[in-house]
Order: sequence, then structure tokens, then C-alpha cells
Amino acid sequence: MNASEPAPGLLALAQDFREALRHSIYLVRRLDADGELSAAQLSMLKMLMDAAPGSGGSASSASGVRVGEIARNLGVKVPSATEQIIKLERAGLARREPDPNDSRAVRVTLTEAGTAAVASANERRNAVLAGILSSLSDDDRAALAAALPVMGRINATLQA
Amino acid sequence: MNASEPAPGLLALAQDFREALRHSIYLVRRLDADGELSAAQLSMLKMLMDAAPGSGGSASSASGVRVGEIARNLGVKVPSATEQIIKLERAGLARREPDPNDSRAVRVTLTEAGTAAVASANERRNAVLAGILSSLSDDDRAALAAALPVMGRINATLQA
DNA sequence: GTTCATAGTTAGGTAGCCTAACAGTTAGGC
DNA sequence: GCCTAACTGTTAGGCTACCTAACTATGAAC
Repeated sequence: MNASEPAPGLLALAQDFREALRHSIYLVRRLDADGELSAAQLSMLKMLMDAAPGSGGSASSASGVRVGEIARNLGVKVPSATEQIIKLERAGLARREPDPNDSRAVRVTLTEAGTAAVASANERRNAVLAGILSSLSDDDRAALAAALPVMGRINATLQA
Repeated sequence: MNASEPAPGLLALAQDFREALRHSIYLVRRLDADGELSAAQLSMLKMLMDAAPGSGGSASSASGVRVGEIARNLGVKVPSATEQIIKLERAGLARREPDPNDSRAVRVTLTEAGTAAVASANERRNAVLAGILSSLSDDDRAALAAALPVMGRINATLQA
């Protein structure tokens, strides 16, 4: 046995968590099979929506999100982001504009169609998942709700 | 309260859960970036390992798992499973043998190298994740642990 | 002993990611 | 003022993992 015991329950928890995440792929796939918008595209659209600081558009910071920032937010490399952006643009869901302050940069914003698409795709997926969650007990739902912030904290760790 | 309403908090919970899963992609990617074995391949190997009912190999039921069963277990179509199996075979981690009772079928089993690869890849990933989990509070870990069976129940729903 | 169903493979295609190489823009050093 | 270095994004080429459709071979039913 290795003397360097890093905590006995910790490894077991890691194992189980990993297992749960692995199985969750099905769930995500099921939800995404919904149609029309792929998971990657929906993620990007959602990010763009969150980034739009309301329509108020304070003139201080140019509107839209830069490609590099999008890539960082989505956890992919810049060329991958470009690829997705081009697809969204072709689908009429996003728009690319030159940054007025830095001609190297590109600002990406949602079109109206994009905003609408996010909302509808989101709602449909939420409804499907809500249907599944409705079959759980109240206790189960409470346990799940309690764990979500923890998962958020775990994910936040990775940003650093 | 809500007689007809599809449940107000349910949609919110679905939304948050979906968000958490979406972010968890980073985690999974990080864990899988580990090297040598891809997520898909590790999943398949792990499944084969779980399916092997001990090494005793009772002659009663032929050993190994059939391709269709593998596909069903992994939530992919048969050709996708075949593809992965062939890769594992070429890597010397799995073995394909004709089913003695049904010449249409193929039985897939792990080689010794496959068993070893699962164990080592698994341990490495668990260790990385355990490191992350170790920075959480006890309460957080308890909340996470409590939610895992719930996630399992959710995932089980999909099988049906 | 045809005919129908089942098991798996092959062929061809798509989405999403990557690295490497490139072009244009900005910012310093002198 | 330039010339070099750093930065932003696109293009090119390649990989993995998934899919559907078409095929082969075996088994089962009648």
C-alpha cells in the first residue's frame, strides 16, 4: 500500500462524481438531440447573450464580444471559436463587426434572430429536463439544488 | 398552489442543472486531456471491465460483451461501437472473438493490457479530481455526495 | 427451404476540436 | 519617423467520435 494516502473518501467521491458526469453525457445528448441548434452553438449564443449588458449599451465599452474572449469563455482555442462564429453568422444568428478602437479585433453580437433562437432552444430543453426532474422526490430535488452551487465552485476552480 | 402550472421552481432547477452540466464539460475535458486514453475509449474499457463477472469465467454464459450490448450501454449506435472496438483491438487493449452459441455475434473482452490501462487511467483521473475536491469545504463535499445518487436516478430514467 | 429478422461491418458524411502557418494592426525602442 | 516585437483573428490541414444507409452472414419460422 502506498503510504501517501491523500484521503480515503476523497478518491471515492472523485470516482463517483466522475461516473455521474460520464453518465450525464446521455442526458446532455438527449437534450441536444432536440434539434436545430447544436450544444456548441447554443453555448456560444447563450454566452453572447449574457455578455450583452442589456440593450442600454453604455458607449464606454464597445458592444459585442471579441473572438478571443469568446474562445476563453467557452474553453476552446481561437480558431475553433472562429469556426463556430462563422456558422452562426451564416445562419443569421450572429453578426461580426470590426472593433472601432482596435482594427485587429472583431466584435461579435447576436442578431434578433439569434436572441430568439437562444430563448426558444433554451426553453425547449429546460422543459424536457423539467419533465424528467418532476419524477423525482422533493428530497431528491433539494439535494440536487444544494449541489449545484458546489458544482459551480468546482468549475470555477478551473478558470484559475 | 399551482394547479396547472408546470411548476415554477422546476424550470429554474432544470435551467441551473443544465448550466452546471454545461460547465462541467471543462472539467471532463481537463480530466481527459490527461492523455493516452480518450474519454470514449476509457468509457468502453470500463464498461467491459464492469461486465466481466470476475475472472472465474464460468462456462455457462460466454465471456465478453456483444457489440450491440456495448453500443446500448454507451448510448451510441452499433457502427460507432464497432469503430471504437477496432481501435481498442489494434491498441492491444481488447479482443474480439466469435460467440460460440451464435455465429452472428461477436464477444468483446479486455486483454490484460486493457485491464491495466483502465486501472491506471482511472486512478490518474481520480487523483486529479480528488485534488480539486480537496479544496472544497466538508459541507460542500457532503452536498455533492448527496446529489450523486440523485444524478444516478436521473440518468437511469433515460434508459427506459 | 424460402423468407424474415438479427448481428455486425463497411462506406460515406458531419460536427467540433486541435496545431501550424499566415496577414493585418498596434506599440515600443531608438 | 521607422523597424521590430507582440497581439488578433483567419485559413489550411488533420483528428476523433458520432451518425445513416447499404451490405453480408447467420439464425429462426413456417
